[in-house]
Formats: sequence, C-alpha cells, structure tokens
Amino acid sequence: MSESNLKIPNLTMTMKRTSSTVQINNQETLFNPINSKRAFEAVSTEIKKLIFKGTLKPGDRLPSEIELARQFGVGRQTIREALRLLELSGFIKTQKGVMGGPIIVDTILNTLSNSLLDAIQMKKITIYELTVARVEIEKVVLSYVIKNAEDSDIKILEENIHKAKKKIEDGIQAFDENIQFHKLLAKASRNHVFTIMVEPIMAVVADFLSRFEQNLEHSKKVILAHEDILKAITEKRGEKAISLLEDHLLEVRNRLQVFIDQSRD
Amino acid sequence: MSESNLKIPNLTMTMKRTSSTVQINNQETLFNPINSKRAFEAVSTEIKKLIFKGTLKPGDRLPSEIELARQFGVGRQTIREALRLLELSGFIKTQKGVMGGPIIVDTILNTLSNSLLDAIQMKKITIYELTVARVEIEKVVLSYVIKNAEDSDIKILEENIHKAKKKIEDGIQAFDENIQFHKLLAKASRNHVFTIMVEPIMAVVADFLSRFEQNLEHSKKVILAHEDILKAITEKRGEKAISLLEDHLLEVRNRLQVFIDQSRD
DNA sequence: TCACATTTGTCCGTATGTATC
DNA sequence: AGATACATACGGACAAATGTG
Repeated sequence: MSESNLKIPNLTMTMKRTSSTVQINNQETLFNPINSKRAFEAVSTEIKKLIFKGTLKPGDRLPSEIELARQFGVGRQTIREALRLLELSGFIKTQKGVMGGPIIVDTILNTLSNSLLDAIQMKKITIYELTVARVEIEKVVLSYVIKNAEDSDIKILEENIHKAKKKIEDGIQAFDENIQFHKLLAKASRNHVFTIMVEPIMAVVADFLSRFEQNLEHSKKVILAHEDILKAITEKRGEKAISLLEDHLLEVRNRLQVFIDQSRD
Repeated sequence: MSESNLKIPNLTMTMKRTSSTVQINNQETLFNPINSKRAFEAVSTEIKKLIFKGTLKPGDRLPSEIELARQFGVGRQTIREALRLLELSGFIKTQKGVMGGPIIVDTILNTLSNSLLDAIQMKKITIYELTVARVEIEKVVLSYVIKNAEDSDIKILEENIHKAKKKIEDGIQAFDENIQFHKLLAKASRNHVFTIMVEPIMAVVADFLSRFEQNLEHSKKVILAHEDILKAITEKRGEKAISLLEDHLLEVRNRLQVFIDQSRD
C-alpha cells in the first residue's frame, strides 16, 4: 500500500535550534527557555513540521527506527523517544512486524480528550467548569449552525436522530448517537475551531454520563429534545433553537449534578 | 528540600495488564484494545496512579532512572520512554545534575493548550475561522469575567495595561503585553476551560499579527481599547464591556483582513 | 577555583517477539 | 513453515550538566 521509502528531507541533523513553531511561552510559564532542546525533541519537532506542512499525511509510513536514526544522524534511543512524543500527541502510531513501522495518523482529538480527563482527575478542572463552558460554547456553535449549516449537514443530523430512534425501537439505548449529535452540531457550524473544542468536551461528558445507569426513557427524551432543536434549525428559528438547546443542556447538567457537587470545591 | 529516597511501592513488575485508566473509546477510535500494553506504558501508568492517589505530589523527586529501572525490574530505556510520556502529559519535568532527576510538577493545563495548538495547526484552520471563533469565545469569556472576576484579577489586568503604557512611553511596542491582556482576561473568567481555550487561540493570533510591521501608534490604540474595556468591567457594565470588546476585536480582524481574504477559501 | 559524585542525554550492540510475505 | 523486517527491550559505555565540598 503506502509507499514508504520516504527520505526525511535534508535534515540530517540540521537541527540545532529549530526555531520552534508558534510558542505559547510569552510570559510566566515557568518552563523551558533555558533548557536547550534535547535531540529527541528536535527530531519530534522536525517530523511534526513535515506533518503540518503536508509533506507527511495520515496513512504515510515513516522509515523504520534504524533508518530514521541514520537519516537524522542520531541513535536509536533518541528516535524512540521522539516517536513516543509523537505517538502521545496523536501524530503517529507504531506497528510491529515486517510491513510495520511508524505510521502517520490523526488522533489528536483523542489525545486532547485524554488530557482533559487527566486534568479533571488532577482537579485542575472541575466538572462544574466544564459543563458551564460546554453550555456557552454549544450556544455559540448553534448560532453558527443556523448561519452556516448546509443541507448535507442537516441530513447527517437527521440520520443521527433516525439511527437513535431505531435503536430505541429495538429496545437499545442510543447513548453514543446522542453524544454524537453534539459533535455533529459542532461540525455543522462549519468552523473547525468549534469542532476541536467541542470534541474533547463531549468525550469527557460522555465518560461521566456513562457512569449512570441509563434507561430507555431517558434516551428517548434526549432524542426528542434533539429532534426539536434540529427542527428549529431547519426552520431557521435561531432563538428558539438556542433556548431549546439551553433547556436540554441544563437538564443534562442536572443529571451530572452529583459529580458537580463532588467537584465543585 | 524534597526528600527522594522514594520507593515506588511493590510494583516490581506487577504490571502485566494494568487495567488502563478511564477510557474514552466510545466509538470509532480504531485503537488499542488488542495491543497488549508495552512495558513503558505500564510504568507510566503506575507512576501516574501514584500521582492521582496523592502519594506523589508536585515538588517530589522520583528516584533516578537507574534506580527506577531497578525497582520496576526493567531497563533504563523503558524508564526513559515512560518518563517521556509523563513529561509530555505535564506530570513531571527532568533535571540534569547531581540533585536532578524526574520531579513531579503539575503543568497539565499547559499540556492541554499545547495539544489544542497542535490540533489547530493540524486542521489547517483558516484565519477567518480562527478570528470568528475568537470573537465569540472572548465575548463569552468577558461575560464570565464580569460575573466572577475578583479584585486580584482586576489588579493584574491593570498592571498589564500599566506595563504596556510604560513600554510605549519608552518608545517600545507592547506587543506581548497586548496579547497577554486577552489571556489574563480568560484567567479572570475563573473558568479554567476558557483559559485553556484562549491560550492557543492567542498564540496563533499573535503569530499572525507578528508578521505585520507593528507601529507605536497602533500599539497605543490597542492599549486604550483595553483600558476602556477594563474600565467597563470594573464598573460592572457588562454590555458596554462586551460591545467595546467586540469593536476592538473586529478592528483587529480588519487588520488581519489581508490574510483572511487569502485563506477564506 | 577545582575536583568529584550524581544524574540525564546519547550512542551502540545485542537479543527477543511479532507480524508479514 | 521459514525467512524477513520491524518494534521492543536490555546492558554497557561515555559525554554533558549540575550541585557539593
């Protein structure tokens, strides 16, 4: 399949001080400006650059560790540590075996969700904060859905509801579909920033909601709320849609209240 | 200072299948349930557990790599790869030298912002999308600033403006301070989720703005806008503040119009 | 200032397991 | 089934940084 006699461009250790991509460290970040970049960081950054530039795309195979070590002019351990960074950041996965090696993927949003969970476990973020932010962001998202959504988006949302209803008819809960609905809404806003922000939040919300014993009645209720919202969207009744969404989200928030109370302070 | 004759509890390779932390894989994650956990992942998970449990707290020093390798019954390379995961996740930093070693820190929120930045760069988000999202998110943020900001937050914002003004008087642009103002606003919302979201957005905005030749006149204008906004905040005039912010951001957006036109489609 | 010990950073060689052909 | 190519992992070695006496 994917050709992989890739030559990492002429970076054979051109990396002395890769003028790092956009930095966040403007100020007071108690971090690394002192620590001259380590080799594995430089390698990781170089590969990331190639991915950002589009030279490397999901599905592409990187050369094997040994070959990477040769091309970058570093040892294998360095390459391995660089790959660990890329893997944890959601840029690559590794496959063992003969046609294996590092493969470019795009699972950054998963990565984000996991980090969010870590942050919650470390109590740096409370579920209260998260749900508050969720409501606000989704309200904004919805206003852009009404502005920007195309027929295809509406169709996808309708399919989501349809699938959910079918499950209910079969006596199965539609948990995943109901979470998915909100992610699809974000996509329908046609703004990737919103998509990126909503995805990990919904993953965490799903994680917490899944700890309740769900029941069919509730699933059904959620679907009906989604249906109403979608209807208001198609009718371009913006304010109606937003108020429906708000009601819906506040109800979900109440169901999470147990967790919220636990984490509020 | 920090004692570090820590003995990692009796985990001398008890890790066969550490029942992985909270999972997110609800759906379509094409991921790892098959792949039996690798040694460095197991080590990483064990150490993370100790951090979550509170056994290890920020400031604590972990044993040296060699000692960790001994205690876990694995090689040093495995320990190093585990440390890379923990480092990138914001749980530890490493210091060289005699009193060095892995040290527990808590920079998870930074990690989150960095991941968001990766996602933004990966999705090839247009400046148009970015500025649209920025305006909306900052408006929400500001409404929470007015609700939640404490005197200390206001003070910090005032200091920011003061510092910026001083720079202008000295004939120096106050670029960083003017970017910082928006990050500080996010912090003053007292919702960490907003803080995390605004950070990468401002990083990208700063990156684009820095490509213009800035001038003192403009810097000054920006500071005055910030000052007006802050004044409206302290006077609890919410709507006024928001409309001022909106004007300000739209003006910035106009300055970016060149790029926006280029990237709009 | 100058050794000295400690610890990360890095390289190399080797062995093993595993997936593919 | 056997050969191949790859990740995974171990151990030894040395350089570089850093704090101590």
